[in-house]
Amino acid sequence: MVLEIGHEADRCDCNVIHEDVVERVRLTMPREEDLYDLAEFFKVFGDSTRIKIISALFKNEMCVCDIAYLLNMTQSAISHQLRVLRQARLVKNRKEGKIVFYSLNDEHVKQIFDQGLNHINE
Amino acid sequence: MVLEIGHEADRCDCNVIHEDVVERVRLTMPREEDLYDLAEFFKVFGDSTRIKIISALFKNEMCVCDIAYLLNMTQSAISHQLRVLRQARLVKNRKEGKIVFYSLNDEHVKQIFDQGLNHINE
DNA sequence: ATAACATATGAACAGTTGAGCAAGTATCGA
DNA sequence: TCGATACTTGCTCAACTGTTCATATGTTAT
Repeated sequence: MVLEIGHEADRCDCNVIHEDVVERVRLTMPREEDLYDLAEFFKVFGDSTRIKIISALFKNEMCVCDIAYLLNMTQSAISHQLRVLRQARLVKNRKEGKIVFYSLNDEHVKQIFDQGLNHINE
Repeated sequence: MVLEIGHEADRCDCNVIHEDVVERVRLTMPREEDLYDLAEFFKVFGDSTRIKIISALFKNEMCVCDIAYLLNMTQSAISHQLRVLRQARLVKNRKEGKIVFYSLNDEHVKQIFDQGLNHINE
Protein backbone atom coordinates (compact mmCIF):
# COMPACT_ATOMS: atom_id res chain seq x y z
CA MET A 1 0.00 0.00 0.00
CA VAL A 2 1.33 3.40 -0.91
CA LEU A 3 1.13 6.02 1.79
CA GLU A 4 0.87 9.64 0.81
CA ILE A 5 3.33 12.10 2.23
CA GLY A 6 2.20 13.36 5.60
CA HIS A 7 -0.50 10.74 5.81
CA GLU A 8 -1.56 10.16 9.37
CA ALA A 9 -1.24 6.40 9.53
CA ASP A 10 1.76 6.37 11.81
CA ARG A 11 0.20 4.48 14.68
CA CYS A 12 -2.34 2.32 12.95
CA ASP A 13 -0.81 -1.14 12.99
CA CYS A 14 -3.16 -3.08 10.73
CA ASN A 15 -3.72 -3.46 7.00
CA VAL A 16 -7.36 -3.90 6.13
CA ILE A 17 -8.33 -0.32 5.57
CA HIS A 18 -11.39 0.60 3.57
CA GLU A 19 -9.88 3.82 2.26
CA ASP A 20 -12.99 4.97 0.43
CA VAL A 21 -15.17 4.60 3.50
CA VAL A 22 -12.62 6.25 5.76
CA GLU A 23 -12.16 9.23 3.49
CA ARG A 24 -15.90 9.65 3.03
CA VAL A 25 -16.38 9.55 6.79
CA ARG A 26 -13.53 11.99 7.32
CA LEU A 27 -15.32 14.55 5.17
CA THR A 28 -18.51 14.39 7.24
CA MET A 29 -16.87 14.75 10.62
CA PRO A 30 -16.96 18.02 12.56
CA ARG A 31 -13.75 19.88 13.17
CA GLU A 32 -11.39 18.21 15.62
CA GLU A 33 -11.61 21.24 17.89
CA ASP A 34 -15.40 21.09 18.02
CA LEU A 35 -15.31 17.42 18.91
CA TYR A 36 -12.86 18.21 21.67
CA ASP A 37 -15.16 20.94 23.02
CA LEU A 38 -18.11 18.60 22.77
CA ALA A 39 -16.33 15.99 24.88
CA GLU A 40 -15.49 18.69 27.43
CA PHE A 41 -19.14 19.68 27.50
CA PHE A 42 -20.39 16.14 28.14
CA LYS A 43 -17.70 15.62 30.75
CA VAL A 44 -19.60 18.14 32.84
CA PHE A 45 -22.65 15.86 32.84
CA GLY A 46 -20.47 12.87 33.64
CA ASP A 47 -20.32 13.31 37.38
CA SER A 48 -23.11 12.31 39.72
CA THR A 49 -22.75 15.34 41.98
CA ARG A 50 -23.11 17.70 39.05
CA ILE A 51 -25.99 15.68 37.61
CA LYS A 52 -27.76 15.93 40.96
CA ILE A 53 -27.22 19.68 41.07
CA ILE A 54 -28.59 20.08 37.55
CA SER A 55 -31.50 17.82 38.33
CA ALA A 56 -32.29 19.86 41.44
CA LEU A 57 -32.16 23.19 39.64
CA PHE A 58 -34.80 22.10 37.13
CA LYS A 59 -37.39 22.72 39.81
CA ASN A 60 -36.12 25.81 41.58
CA GLU A 61 -33.25 28.18 41.91
CA MET A 62 -31.33 27.44 45.08
CA CYS A 63 -28.53 28.86 47.17
CA VAL A 64 -25.27 26.99 47.67
CA CYS A 65 -26.20 26.06 51.21
CA ASP A 66 -29.56 24.60 50.15
CA ILE A 67 -27.85 22.40 47.60
CA ALA A 68 -25.23 21.27 50.10
CA TYR A 69 -28.00 20.41 52.53
CA LEU A 70 -30.07 18.65 49.88
CA LEU A 71 -27.17 16.49 48.74
CA ASN A 72 -25.57 16.15 52.17
CA MET A 73 -22.20 17.38 51.02
CA THR A 74 -19.89 20.15 52.16
CA GLN A 75 -20.49 23.64 50.90
CA SER A 76 -16.98 23.61 49.51
CA ALA A 77 -17.59 20.56 47.37
CA ILE A 78 -20.80 22.09 45.99
CA SER A 79 -19.10 25.40 45.34
CA HIS A 80 -16.32 23.68 43.40
CA GLN A 81 -18.84 21.86 41.23
CA LEU A 82 -20.91 24.99 40.71
CA ARG A 83 -17.82 26.61 39.32
CA VAL A 84 -17.46 23.82 36.79
CA LEU A 85 -21.11 24.22 35.83
CA ARG A 86 -20.68 27.98 35.59
CA GLN A 87 -17.63 27.67 33.35
CA ALA A 88 -19.62 25.36 31.08
CA ARG A 89 -22.33 28.07 31.05
CA LEU A 90 -24.86 25.59 32.36
CA VAL A 91 -25.82 27.65 35.42
CA LYS A 92 -25.99 31.33 36.23
CA ASN A 93 -26.23 33.04 39.59
CA ARG A 94 -27.69 36.10 41.18
CA LYS A 95 -26.60 37.60 44.45
CA GLU A 96 -28.94 38.69 47.21
CA GLY A 97 -26.83 40.03 50.02
CA LYS A 98 -24.61 37.25 51.24
CA ILE A 99 -26.64 34.60 49.52
CA VAL A 100 -25.92 33.42 45.98
CA PHE A 101 -28.79 31.79 44.12
CA TYR A 102 -28.00 29.44 41.27
CA SER A 103 -30.28 28.52 38.39
CA LEU A 104 -30.02 26.81 35.04
CA ASN A 105 -28.78 28.82 32.10
CA ASP A 106 -29.56 26.74 29.06
CA GLU A 107 -32.61 25.46 27.24
CA HIS A 108 -30.84 22.42 25.82
CA VAL A 109 -29.90 21.03 29.20
CA LYS A 110 -33.34 19.67 29.99
CA GLN A 111 -33.56 17.96 26.60
CA ILE A 112 -30.12 16.41 26.86
CA PHE A 113 -30.87 15.28 30.40
CA ASP A 114 -34.19 13.69 29.39
CA GLN A 115 -32.74 11.93 26.37
CA GLY A 116 -30.06 10.49 28.58
CA LEU A 117 -32.79 9.20 30.89
CA ASN A 118 -34.56 7.68 27.91
CA HIS A 119 -31.45 5.77 27.02
CA ILE A 120 -30.82 4.26 30.42
CA ASN A 121 -34.50 3.32 30.87
CA GLU A 122 -35.05 1.59 27.57
CA MET B 1 -32.94 25.08 64.30
CA VAL B 2 -34.39 21.72 65.16
CA LEU B 3 -33.11 18.79 63.14
CA GLU B 4 -35.32 15.78 62.66
CA ILE B 5 -33.98 12.40 63.62
CA GLY B 6 -32.04 10.84 60.81
CA HIS B 7 -31.96 14.05 58.87
CA GLU B 8 -29.12 14.15 56.42
CA ALA B 9 -27.55 17.46 57.29
CA ASP B 10 -24.35 16.07 58.69
CA ARG B 11 -21.92 17.72 56.32
CA CYS B 12 -23.73 20.90 55.42
CA ASP B 13 -21.96 23.59 57.38
CA CYS B 14 -24.24 26.57 56.92
CA ASN B 15 -27.55 27.80 58.33
CA VAL B 16 -29.61 29.53 55.70
CA ILE B 17 -31.66 26.66 54.43
CA HIS B 18 -34.91 27.23 52.60
CA GLU B 19 -36.47 24.03 53.90
CA ASP B 20 -39.68 24.34 51.91
CA VAL B 21 -37.81 24.78 48.64
CA VAL B 22 -35.38 21.99 49.40
CA GLU B 23 -38.12 19.51 50.29
CA ARG B 24 -40.16 20.45 47.25
CA VAL B 25 -37.12 19.93 45.03
CA ARG B 26 -36.33 16.65 46.73
CA LEU B 27 -39.73 15.27 45.74
CA THR B 28 -39.22 16.08 42.05
CA MET B 29 -35.78 14.52 41.74
CA PRO B 30 -35.25 11.15 40.04
CA ARG B 31 -34.03 8.25 42.12
CA GLU B 32 -30.43 8.53 43.27
CA GLU B 33 -29.58 5.37 41.38
CA ASP B 34 -30.97 6.71 38.11
CA LEU B 35 -28.96 9.91 38.50
CA TYR B 36 -25.87 7.82 39.08
CA ASP B 37 -26.54 5.78 35.94
CA LEU B 38 -27.18 8.97 34.02
CA ALA B 39 -23.82 10.37 35.04
CA GLU B 40 -22.18 7.09 34.00
CA PHE B 41 -23.91 7.36 30.65
CA PHE B 42 -22.72 10.91 29.98
CA LYS B 43 -19.25 9.99 31.14
CA VAL B 44 -19.03 7.86 28.00
CA PHE B 45 -19.52 10.98 25.86
CA GLY B 46 -16.98 12.87 27.90
CA ASP B 47 -13.87 11.66 26.15
CA SER B 48 -12.68 13.04 22.84
CA THR B 49 -11.60 9.67 21.47
CA ARG B 50 -15.03 8.19 22.09
CA ILE B 51 -16.77 11.28 20.73
CA LYS B 52 -14.69 10.96 17.57
CA ILE B 53 -15.61 7.30 17.22
CA ILE B 54 -19.31 8.07 17.69
CA SER B 55 -19.08 10.97 15.27
CA ALA B 56 -17.42 8.72 12.70
CA LEU B 57 -19.99 5.97 13.00
CA PHE B 58 -22.85 8.33 12.18
CA LYS B 59 -21.84 8.09 8.55
CA ASN B 60 -20.82 4.46 8.16
CA GLU B 61 -20.14 1.26 9.97
CA MET B 62 -16.40 0.70 10.22
CA CYS B 63 -13.96 -1.95 11.32
CA VAL B 64 -11.59 -1.39 14.21
CA CYS B 65 -8.67 -0.92 11.89
CA ASP B 66 -10.47 1.75 9.85
CA ILE B 67 -11.22 3.72 12.97
CA ALA B 68 -7.64 3.42 14.20
CA TYR B 69 -6.44 4.65 10.83
CA LEU B 70 -8.97 7.48 10.70
CA LEU B 71 -8.04 8.75 14.16
CA ASN B 72 -4.37 7.89 13.91
CA MET B 73 -4.38 5.85 17.07
CA THR B 74 -3.33 2.32 17.92
CA GLN B 75 -5.74 -0.50 17.27
CA SER B 76 -5.52 -1.40 20.95
CA ALA B 77 -6.60 2.04 22.14
CA ILE B 78 -9.58 1.97 19.79
CA SER B 79 -10.51 -1.52 20.85
CA HIS B 80 -10.50 -0.50 24.51
CA GLN B 81 -12.76 2.45 23.81
CA LEU B 82 -15.08 0.37 21.67
CA ARG B 83 -15.54 -1.87 24.63
CA VAL B 84 -16.64 1.09 26.74
CA LEU B 85 -19.06 2.13 24.02
CA ARG B 86 -20.33 -1.44 23.75
CA GLN B 87 -20.90 -1.71 27.48
CA ALA B 88 -22.89 1.51 27.36
CA ARG B 89 -24.92 -0.06 24.54
CA LEU B 90 -24.00 2.80 22.24
CA VAL B 91 -22.47 0.61 19.54
CA LYS B 92 -23.08 -2.88 18.25
CA ASN B 93 -20.87 -5.05 16.06
CA ARG B 94 -21.10 -7.73 13.44
CA LYS B 95 -18.35 -10.12 12.50
CA GLU B 96 -17.27 -10.91 8.96
CA GLY B 97 -14.46 -13.41 9.17
CA LYS B 98 -11.63 -11.80 11.07
CA ILE B 99 -13.05 -8.34 10.65
CA VAL B 100 -15.43 -6.78 13.18
CA PHE B 101 -17.63 -3.97 11.97
CA TYR B 102 -18.97 -1.50 14.49
CA SER B 103 -22.04 0.67 14.12
CA LEU B 104 -24.25 2.84 16.31
CA ASN B 105 -26.92 1.16 18.37
CA ASP B 106 -29.12 3.96 19.60
CA GLU B 107 -31.51 6.51 18.17
CA HIS B 108 -30.98 9.01 20.97
CA VAL B 109 -27.27 9.31 20.40
CA LYS B 110 -27.55 11.54 17.36
CA GLN B 111 -29.97 13.85 19.14
CA ILE B 112 -27.84 14.10 22.26
CA PHE B 113 -24.76 14.69 20.12
CA ASP B 114 -26.45 17.45 18.11
CA GLN B 115 -27.85 19.21 21.13
CA GLY B 116 -24.39 19.21 22.62
CA LEU B 117 -23.12 20.83 19.44
CA ASN B 118 -25.89 23.42 19.67
CA HIS B 119 -24.75 24.34 23.12
CA ILE B 120 -21.09 24.85 22.31
CA ASN B 121 -21.90 26.82 19.14
CA GLU B 122 -24.35 29.28 20.60
C1' DA C 1 -0.73 -28.03 11.36
C1' DT C 2 1.27 -23.47 10.78
C1' DA C 3 1.62 -18.71 9.60
C1' DA C 4 -0.56 -14.43 9.13
C1' DC C 5 -3.58 -11.23 10.65
C1' DA C 6 -7.78 -8.71 12.92
C1' DT C 7 -9.18 -7.93 17.25
C1' DA C 8 -9.40 -8.34 22.37
C1' DT C 9 -7.53 -8.13 26.87
C1' DG C 10 -4.51 -7.60 31.18
C1' DA C 11 -1.08 -5.01 33.59
C1' DA C 12 1.39 -0.94 34.29
C1' DC C 13 2.00 3.86 34.16
C1' DA C 14 1.05 8.85 33.61
C1' DG C 15 -2.22 12.12 33.80
C1' DT C 16 -6.66 13.83 35.53
C1' DT C 17 -10.30 14.65 38.83
C1' DG C 18 -13.39 15.23 42.97
C1' DA C 19 -13.51 16.06 47.84
C1' DG C 20 -11.91 17.96 52.14
C1' DC C 21 -9.35 21.29 54.72
C1' DA C 22 -7.92 25.74 55.70
C1' DA C 23 -7.62 30.28 54.52
C1' DG C 24 -9.60 34.13 51.92
C1' DT C 25 -13.31 37.52 50.21
C1' DA C 26 -17.68 39.90 50.54
C1' DT C 27 -21.81 41.31 52.89
C1' DC C 28 -24.69 42.13 56.83
C1' DG C 29 -25.91 43.54 61.52
C1' DA C 30 -24.60 45.24 66.08
C1' DT D 1 -15.25 48.44 63.52
C1' DC D 2 -15.90 43.83 64.62
C1' DG D 3 -17.90 39.37 64.43
C1' DA D 4 -20.85 36.27 62.08
C1' DT D 5 -22.06 34.19 57.93
C1' DA D 6 -22.43 32.67 52.85
C1' DC D 7 -19.54 31.58 49.65
C1' DT D 8 -14.99 30.94 47.05
C1' DT D 9 -10.48 29.23 46.24
C1' DG D 10 -5.69 27.04 46.59
C1' DC D 11 -3.69 23.02 47.96
C1' DT D 12 -3.28 18.08 48.72
C1' DC D 13 -4.28 13.35 48.17
C1' DA D 14 -6.71 9.22 47.02
C1' DA D 15 -9.19 7.31 43.39
C1' DC D 16 -10.04 6.95 38.65
C1' DT D 17 -9.07 6.94 33.49
C1' DG D 18 -6.86 6.49 28.94
C1' DT D 19 -2.96 4.81 26.54
C1' DT D 20 0.74 1.64 25.69
C1' DC D 21 3.02 -2.72 25.66
C1' DA D 22 2.83 -7.49 25.65
C1' DT D 23 0.16 -11.26 25.02
C1' DA D 24 -4.00 -13.98 24.01
C1' DT D 25 -7.95 -15.35 21.03
C1' DG D 26 -10.15 -16.47 16.90
C1' DT D 27 -10.36 -16.77 11.89
C1' DT D 28 -8.44 -17.57 7.23
C1' DA D 29 -5.26 -19.37 3.84
C1' DT D 30 -1.68 -22.47 2.73
